[in-house]
Order: sequence, then structure tokens, then C-alpha cells
Amino acid sequence: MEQGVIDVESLAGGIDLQATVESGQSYLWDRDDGEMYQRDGATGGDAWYWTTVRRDGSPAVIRVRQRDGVLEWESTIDAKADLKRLLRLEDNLSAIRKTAPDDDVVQSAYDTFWGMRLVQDPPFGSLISFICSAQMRVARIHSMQQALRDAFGEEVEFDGRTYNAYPTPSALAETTEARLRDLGLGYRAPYVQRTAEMVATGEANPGEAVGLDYEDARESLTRFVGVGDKVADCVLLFSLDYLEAVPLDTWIRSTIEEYYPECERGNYTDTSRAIRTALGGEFAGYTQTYLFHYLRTGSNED
DNA sequence: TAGATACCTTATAG
DNA sequence: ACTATAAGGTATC
Repeated sequence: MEQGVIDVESLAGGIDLQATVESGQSYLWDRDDGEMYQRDGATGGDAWYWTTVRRDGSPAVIRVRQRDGVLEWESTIDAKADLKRLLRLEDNLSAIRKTAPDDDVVQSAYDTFWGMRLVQDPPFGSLISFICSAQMRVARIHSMQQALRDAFGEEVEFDGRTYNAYPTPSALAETTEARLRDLGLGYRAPYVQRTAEMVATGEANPGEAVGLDYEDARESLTRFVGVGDKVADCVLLFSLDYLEAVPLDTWIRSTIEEYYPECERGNYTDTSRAIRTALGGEFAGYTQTYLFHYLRTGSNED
């Protein structure tokens, strides 16, 4: 086992590990007590490990916890570079916050979850996760990804336990809609199977969007089955490094209605442009994620 | 092109 | 206990 420590003081703006991995950006981390997402009010992040399995290259288990001012990690590999990418440890939170509007709701969201970072998930896992997210609660999206890993993911041994990597595109391409429905995916089952097929055959790959202008990248991702503008924005923001992407989900739509009514333009593209500008442009997605987590957890109702 | 509707399943509220 | 409702929407008509 390899292990290491990352000093929180060394990170610009620090980190809140629990908020980062439980805020509905990533569904690829498991809390070691198995109770992830069960109760939003529950805190105790100083005691919990979160574990993920990196799949590119050979599968590698990575687990990390935060306590006493450090991130402690243990892994089958030297995981420092992976953690830096997965948890966006090089983002300067203070600089990013300075780009956010000086509204009460935005500033309260930043205050409440200060240290929360965006994630940078592997593209395929992010794509499938957010296809599954349609009309779903955060806790169930997470359990669906666990089910996919348990059913189709490669096994990896670590520290006396067996973990499953996220399924490969071909593993999901080769299964059936019926099998995926049995796992509880509902009408998302054919979307997942057909999208996996597109990736497995080489017809399209989510990573290809990188390098395109933001709106072209979003359009490009909607080629996948089950991917509309909202899911495309999630993949851009939480996997492909487009920090300006603002997914227009039910929460941000109600935020627009209540706090930014002038940004409602009647269609996704124009409303997206308006709210993106209102939230500061370049890092608008960061602010969106703070708002989402703040409102979804009811932290504004105290 | 814009608008309405069906869609799986389950946790939660009443 | 039982029903209605909503959950980080998309595809189709």
C-alpha cells in the first residue's frame, strides 16, 4: 500500500472534502460507512474515508480522508497526481470566488461550503452518471452507479477488500436494456446501453469535445443518446474542464426565477448565456455548484 | 421551430 | 396503509 499526506494549507482556498464528493457532482466516490448521501445534515467528514477506483491504465483503488488539516490518502499506486486532477486541487478558490456576483445568496453559499471544489471525473463515468441523473434524486443516482460497478466493473483487491472499477464502454455496450432495467435504471436503460455502444465502437467519445468552443462542445455531447443540453453541461463542468458551464437543472431554474428573473429567456441557449454572464462568466459553473449544493441541502432555510 | 407529452422507478409527504 | 408527487430531463411527435 502506498500512502501520503497533502497539507490543506498548501491548497489555495483549502478544501472541504465531504462537500466536494457529496455535492452531486460526482457519483464515483463511496463513503466507507456506506451511508453516503443518506442524510444531508450529517457531518463527520474528519472520520470518513471516500474511495474511488481509477480505471485508465490499470485499475487502482484510491481512498482519502480529511482530518487535522491534511488530506490523508492510501492507494494501490502513488495517487497524488490522480487526486490533484480528480479533486481539482490546483484551483484557486479565492481567485474564483472573486469572480462571483456579490449577492446575498451567492455569498452565503460560498460561506456555507467554503472549500468545496469542483471535481474532474473520468469522461465516460461522468457521461453515464449524468444520463442516469434525469428525474432522479442524488442518492439514487449514486446507488445506480454502484449497481453498474457491481454488475459490470472489473474487480480490484485492496487492503483485504474487493472494489469494482467503473464499467468499461464495451462492458455496458454488450449488456442488454432489460438487464439495465433490472438494475433500476428505468427509461434510462436504453440511453446508457446505446451511448456505451457509441463509445465502444469508436463512433463518438466524450473526450473529443475538449478543445471546442464551449457551446460547440455542448452541442457535440448531445450526440449521445440520453444527453440533452443539461446533461452535456454537467459533463463539461464536472469532467471536461469547462468551468463556465452552468447546467440549467430544476434548482438553478428556480434560483433564476427567484433571484435572476431577467436571465430567463425562454430557451436553454439564451438563458444559459444570460445566467453564465450573471454568475461571473469564466467560472460561472463553480458558483452554480455552490448554489446548487446550498439550495438542495436546504442550507438557506435556517 | 416551438410546445406538449410519455417515460421507469422509488423516496417522501400527506 | 395508501396515494400523489417529484426527483440535477430527454426523445418524440
